Amino acid sequence: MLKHGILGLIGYEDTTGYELMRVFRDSLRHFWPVQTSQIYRELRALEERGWVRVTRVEQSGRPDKNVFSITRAGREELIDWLRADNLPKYERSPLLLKTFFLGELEPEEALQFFKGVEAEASVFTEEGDETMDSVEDYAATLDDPRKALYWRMTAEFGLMYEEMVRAWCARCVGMIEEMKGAGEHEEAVRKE
Amino acid sequence: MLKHGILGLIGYEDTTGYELMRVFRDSLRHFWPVQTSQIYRELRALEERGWVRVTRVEQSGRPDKNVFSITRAGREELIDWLRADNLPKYERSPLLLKTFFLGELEPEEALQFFKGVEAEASVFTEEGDETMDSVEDYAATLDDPRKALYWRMTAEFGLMYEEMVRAWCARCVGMIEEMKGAGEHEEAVRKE
DNA sequence: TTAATCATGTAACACGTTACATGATTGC
DNA sequence: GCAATCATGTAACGTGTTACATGATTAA
Repeated sequence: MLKHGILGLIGYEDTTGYELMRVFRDSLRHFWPVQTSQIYRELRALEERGWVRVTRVEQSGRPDKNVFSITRAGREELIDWLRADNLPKYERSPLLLKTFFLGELEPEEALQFFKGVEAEASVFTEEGDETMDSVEDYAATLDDPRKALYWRMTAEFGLMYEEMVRAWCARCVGMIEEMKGAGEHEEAVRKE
Repeated sequence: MLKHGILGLIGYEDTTGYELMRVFRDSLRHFWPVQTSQIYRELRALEERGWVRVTRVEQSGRPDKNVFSITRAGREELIDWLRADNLPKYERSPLLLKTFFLGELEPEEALQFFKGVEAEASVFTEEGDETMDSVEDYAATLDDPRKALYWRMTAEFGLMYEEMVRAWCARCVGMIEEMKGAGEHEEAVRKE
């Protein structure tokens, strides 16, 4: 997937590893965090496959840079990848893995867990404008305004997802409190 | 994360690599798909760290099995992991990565993409009962009924997530159609 | 008799994470 | 003078994926 993400960005315009790193950091981090080391590794792999071409550009008063451009084979590959039915059916969710084992903790601690998740889930909602700003900035540098439409969709997804997580957390908190209530009731009955 | 997932399951009851594989396949696959090869590798790693202990059990008419049990250090580690603030801030989403580059395709193809995603997103809703059945079966084999509460939460999440994805797809379809309408209007104006 | 289940893995490769390493320029 | 930015990476390790490998038993 990362290979094709990088390929897609190079497809927008010729670029360097460093610039790619910034685009990922500013515009794609919410759904595809990447390390610098990965970018340089994948760029070499893309070159080996003949999907991109590199040109060394000398600069005065700055380090030389390696500018990558997409080849015809690369663009074909990108289109094939977009058309292919290649979305994984299931994805890993650390959140749900932890939830699954939360019975190991006291209900009180489990409650705290969901409060924490709920709070985290408001981060994107709060910084949502910021992210959209940098996406719109990026859109302005490019030609085709239709692309911004799809970028907006990814931001929409982020907002909807966080709202859903908050609703889920609220429900989980409710379920735990209900259980605690039932437990206390049982204890009370036993004491009678 | 997988290490702790396996540790958590062994914490419920002593078990073998093969049984772990089945529990992952039947009850955890929606949020943590795993290969058999990973399980055996991680089991060895858990043993090296002293979090589990292995006992070889001979069987008549069946292959021997390696039964793993959690150690005191292992249970401490599990609790520490549950309490720790260790959820990754951002997760990779192949769905959003593809969406981000969908401007490379014709709007018609993009529409098909979202129709496909929407259809896929109904799978869990449809097989939801099945999964909950196998979770309830698993719950019945264990002692503490409180654990089932947290398992139910993960299923709830699945249902809510799919519903959200469907709503998002519908919205994306609407956005594309709106854009297509605007484009046609522009063309019509130009022709006048 | 054939497929599924029980039960174990190894090997090779792909991808993600963490830490380290260098060095000039620009802005405060 | 110091931090941030520009620009390049390497090394080691951890985790996920794919394919292969073996062999007995049980149910249709």
